[in-house]
Amino acid sequence: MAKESKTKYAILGVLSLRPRSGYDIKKFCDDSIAHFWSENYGHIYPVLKQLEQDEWVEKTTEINENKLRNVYTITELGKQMLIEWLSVTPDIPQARYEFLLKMFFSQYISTDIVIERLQKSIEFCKEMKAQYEGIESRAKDKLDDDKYCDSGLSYRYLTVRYGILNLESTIRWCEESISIVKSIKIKEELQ
Amino acid sequence: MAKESKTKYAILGVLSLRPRSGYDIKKFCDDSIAHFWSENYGHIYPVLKQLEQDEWVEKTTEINENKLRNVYTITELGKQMLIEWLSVTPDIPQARYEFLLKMFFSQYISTDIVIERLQKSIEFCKEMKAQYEGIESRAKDKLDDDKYCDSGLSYRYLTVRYGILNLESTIRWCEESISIVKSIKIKEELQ
DNA sequence: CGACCCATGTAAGCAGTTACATGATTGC
DNA sequence: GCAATCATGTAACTGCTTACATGGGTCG
Repeated sequence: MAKESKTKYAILGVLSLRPRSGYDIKKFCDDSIAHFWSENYGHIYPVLKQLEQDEWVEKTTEINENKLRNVYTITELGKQMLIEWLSVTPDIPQARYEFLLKMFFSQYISTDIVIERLQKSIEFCKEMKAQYEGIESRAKDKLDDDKYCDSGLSYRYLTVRYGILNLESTIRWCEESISIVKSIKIKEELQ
Repeated sequence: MAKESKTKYAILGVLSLRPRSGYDIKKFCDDSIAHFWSENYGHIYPVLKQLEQDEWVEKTTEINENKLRNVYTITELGKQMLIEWLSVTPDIPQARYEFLLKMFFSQYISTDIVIERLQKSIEFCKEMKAQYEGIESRAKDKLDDDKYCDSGLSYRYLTVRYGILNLESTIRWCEESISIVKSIKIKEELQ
């Protein structure tokens, strides 16, 4: 019952790149994969403990200038489990997109709210897009002088591309929608 | 703590269109809004009970040919709560897109798996797109001879449009990605 | 007579979120 | 002196999923 924790594998993946502390894992999520994955401390630390018990990761404690740091390293077993999970077809999540749910029932609220909401969404998407495009161009640079044939670079590049294409299509949809909602507004005013 | 149940409002929305049984609510979700919202019985029935207690909905029991049917109708209070919820800016969910998470770490698995996965994804998206386009054209027909100026029709149309645009961009991304992964494959074979 | 739709529900249980708690260091 | 960043964790809580349980009707 209940779904298997994906956090486990997300953490394993992050640790596969290099050893990190719980704090670092969170930072990596926020900085590098936030547009398609998120984690929070309240989940990372307990899962890390569990992973250690299962011997999928190993803990080493560093003390630097009175600061305690628990650094976790993926084990051979952990790596195997990660690869096994990666090999399984990802499941398609049950959709739960609140924005569209509200849109679907927006006949009960004023068109002005809806239009403003769509405009805010465009602004937001454009900001995100600019940000992703920064990441994209840096990724492309790295990709261009990749002497080690690191396929990881390509895969990371792909996920950013997804974000950009997705934002572009969302922006287009918002624009299209604004004009439709505006025509609803005009119709209503005529009545 | 923990987020407020969105199921409550989703059910309220569905009942705002017309009274329905729990079974019918589930059907409506599966048939009409599945591409951006899903519910299941194990959640619908308990929430329905709670909504009844809060007097956001009213239960009437029908008996037809030995069959029991509990039909729920939204109350005035329920309608108010729905409108209030609709008026609040929808929150942006924490992204958790397993497909991209696996993609991000795909350097550890064979390119063939990744390519096949992307191809399957294209097929799936195309099927969905064809389906949505059917809904879209029917929605457009209704919209064209809309004598009652029912803005609901337009909003429902918009959500389908979102689905279509989104699928198109996903398909484009998959195609782009396949060619990149194929070039990774070729590089690897050269080594 | 088996499969599938109609119809309602309960129970178990995990996943994940939010808030709380603590404390050192760095830089403005 | 205050805010931000580094750093680790716990507690409470709920939302949602899955599996289970039951039974009648219909159609081929």
